[in-house]
Amino acid sequence: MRRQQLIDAALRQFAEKGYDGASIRDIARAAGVTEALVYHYFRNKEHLFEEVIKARSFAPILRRVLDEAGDAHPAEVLHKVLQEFLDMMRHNASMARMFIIEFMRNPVCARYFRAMVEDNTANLTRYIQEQQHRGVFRADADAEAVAGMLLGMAFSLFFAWGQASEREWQQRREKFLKHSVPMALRGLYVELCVPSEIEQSFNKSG
Amino acid sequence: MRRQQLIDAALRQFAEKGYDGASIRDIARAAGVTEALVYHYFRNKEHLFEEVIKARSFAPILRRVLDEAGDAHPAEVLHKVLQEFLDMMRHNASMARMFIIEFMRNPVCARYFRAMVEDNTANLTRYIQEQQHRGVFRADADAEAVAGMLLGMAFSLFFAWGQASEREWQQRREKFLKHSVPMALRGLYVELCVPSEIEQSFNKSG
Amino acid sequence: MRRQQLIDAALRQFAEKGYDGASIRDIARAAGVTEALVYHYFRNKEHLFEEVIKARSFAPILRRVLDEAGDAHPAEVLHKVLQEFLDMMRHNASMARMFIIEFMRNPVCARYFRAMVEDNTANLTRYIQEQQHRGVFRADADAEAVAGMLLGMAFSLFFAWGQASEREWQQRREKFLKHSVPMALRGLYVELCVPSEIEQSFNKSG
Amino acid sequence: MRRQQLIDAALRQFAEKGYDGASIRDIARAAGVTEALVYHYFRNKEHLFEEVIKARSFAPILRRVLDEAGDAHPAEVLHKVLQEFLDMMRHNASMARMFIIEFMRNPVCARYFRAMVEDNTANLTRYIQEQQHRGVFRADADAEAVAGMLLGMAFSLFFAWGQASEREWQQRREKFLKHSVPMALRGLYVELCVPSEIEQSFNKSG
DNA sequence: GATGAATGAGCCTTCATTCAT
DNA sequence: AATGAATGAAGGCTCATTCAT
Repeated sequence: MRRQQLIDAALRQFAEKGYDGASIRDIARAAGVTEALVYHYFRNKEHLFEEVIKARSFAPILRRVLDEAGDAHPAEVLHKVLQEFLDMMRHNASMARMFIIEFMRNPVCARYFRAMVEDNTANLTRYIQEQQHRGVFRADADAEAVAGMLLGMAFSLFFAWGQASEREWQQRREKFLKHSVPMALRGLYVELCVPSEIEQSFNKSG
Repeated sequence: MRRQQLIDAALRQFAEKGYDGASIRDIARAAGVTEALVYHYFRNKEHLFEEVIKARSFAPILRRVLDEAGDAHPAEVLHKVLQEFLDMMRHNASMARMFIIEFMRNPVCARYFRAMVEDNTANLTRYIQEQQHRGVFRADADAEAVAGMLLGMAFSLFFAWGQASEREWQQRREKFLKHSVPMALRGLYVELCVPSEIEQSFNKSG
Repeated sequence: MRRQQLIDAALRQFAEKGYDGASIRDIARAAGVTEALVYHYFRNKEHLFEEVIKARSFAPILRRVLDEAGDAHPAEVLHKVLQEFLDMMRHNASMARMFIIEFMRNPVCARYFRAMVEDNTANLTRYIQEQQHRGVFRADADAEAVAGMLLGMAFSLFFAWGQASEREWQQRREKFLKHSVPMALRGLYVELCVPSEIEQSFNKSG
Repeated sequence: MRRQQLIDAALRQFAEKGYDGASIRDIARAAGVTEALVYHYFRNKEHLFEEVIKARSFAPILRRVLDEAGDAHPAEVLHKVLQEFLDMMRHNASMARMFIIEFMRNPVCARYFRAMVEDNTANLTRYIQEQQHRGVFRADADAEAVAGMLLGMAFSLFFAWGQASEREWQQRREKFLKHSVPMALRGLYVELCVPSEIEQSFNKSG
């Protein structure tokens, strides 16, 4: 229980100040305990940090969205996937920022991070392959490349604008979801044009 | 001259250890001088850092590639742009990594970073608009969104795999340039199919 | 307890070398501990300094002397007050010197210092007013001005000669207490002359 | 000439920031030269400081006022002396503050300072003795003690309030000159009361 | 006369970590 | 389970001073 409190406090501190910026003192104080107690529960700062990051991922969200997809048109499904991804990142912006920073810095974390990316990419790839079998997407497309492209685009959008003002962010998000994504998918369909009913559905779900 | 030596040493140290990780002590030692001399040339650590980052940017490369584009088919030009972008990042991987980290962390740098992104995006946007006027790309596409999409994809590729092994990286790079980019562009052409001669040209320039 | 040891050591160091002159290193070494431990007990150098000065003041001595005054002739009481003041300053000469210096330098301390001066002046003023009501001192004298004059004279004596040799100091002190003070008070009495028995009492108490 | 410019610049810097607070860099910059040039003209910082302080003293003012005294009533003359003293201090407050601090700190300076005090006291003592011979002041008073008392009072007034607001300072100065000084002198006259015409003259000269 | 380069020593402060209780 | 005391190492920075030119 104390352990959990410590993890919670550490999470908030790390998110706010980053790994280096958040001192054990800060974390201990935020949890209302002594610095020494932190060491009672965690070997050291790195270990505490590892425990902290074992709790956040886009994976379950992605899985849920794909599970609930049913027979919906893939344009709608992929739109939903990317929208959820962006919203998740934006809502946990400071946490995400910290993740990005530390995953870039710490080689151990880097591997963890790539595992996450590959997991998500694999799931999305499987979905795209299904659509290829159903004859919605062209069979000659490399499904994994498409999945990586879509997630990468979304990630880079958050990266560059995730900390911008609400108004700026909303504009970018809209343009991305309603324009860039359909544009990137357009060449993928067996039937070239995006059916008009799908375009309309964006105005409901956005 | 000493100044330049210091900047060089700082660049290497910052690239290797990040802003916080590289101490003035480290930098001075790496340059073979006293810490105090660093302060003789630079107001403080932040200022030194600023001087260091004022030396690396994709902007001039992008400009050169677009200037030299001439009448080449846009598929070829954009391929070249993204290839150069990826190669530049990969060749300065540790520097790029540091850029990314510090630009995420320091609000001042974040603005600087977004300015860079916008600059590059604007240049690429202009090129795409020209192709729209020439009737190569569909006029109903949002040129800026396309530019952002392309650069974002490339950035996220480097982000996730920029530190991977040479083999892994080469695979990803190839697949991205030869498959993902043409795929993303496919829906953009007025004439649907990428002319076969262009596809062939990839095998020469890659 | 360690806290107190640190304050003691700091007091000696500050007294000897002044605020700037006494480094945390010095203080820690003098107390036989690490620099870091100083920061365990005190937020920073300024805070440590504040704690040090919260322990020396003339106020309690003045209050005691006035409380014990009873019906003694004011000449005797004021003589006692100024004598105690001078002795206190002389006994803590280096501390007093440091006080003076830092209170002149640091604006925050300056206010603190003036508050001390005003407190002492106010207490002495009250005593003089009582003597006015008793008809010993002329009613048309400004009691506060008198109090300020007396303390000011004593202060300036210490200021100019507080660090002189023992012999020189004793001479100045004697002359001040036995001559200057009675002289300054002479014009104050309703009955002009200082009663001879008081003059004699000086030779006992000095 | 450069030498003088340096001294001037140093004076201003020392006055503003004190000995420790004013760095050679500050002084050199204020004079528009290199730090190294300061060392071309002055052995070291202490030497520069010594050169700076060889230029300010109350002595000449005091001498002038006493020379111009003529047959004026001593109450008026002493009033003038103290008024000039206070005004001089107040007008050069930051310089005076620095003088005080450094004279307290540096033993060499302390001796220099006391020499100044003794010089002024001696001059004033002589004037008081003349008044004793003329039969204005009581012959049994210790003239030197009186002189020290008067200058000490003025000094301590400046010390405690010299940095107060203009309004507060004016109030203190007025009360001191019109009330405390006459009060302190009252017991000194052979003829007890201050002649009324002198009291009136205060309202002109103040 | 004047400068720019260079330094060694020192300062205040922070931090992760340990240990006896 | 919890704490207070304690530390070694390091970090950013400033300063008086020297010296070759």
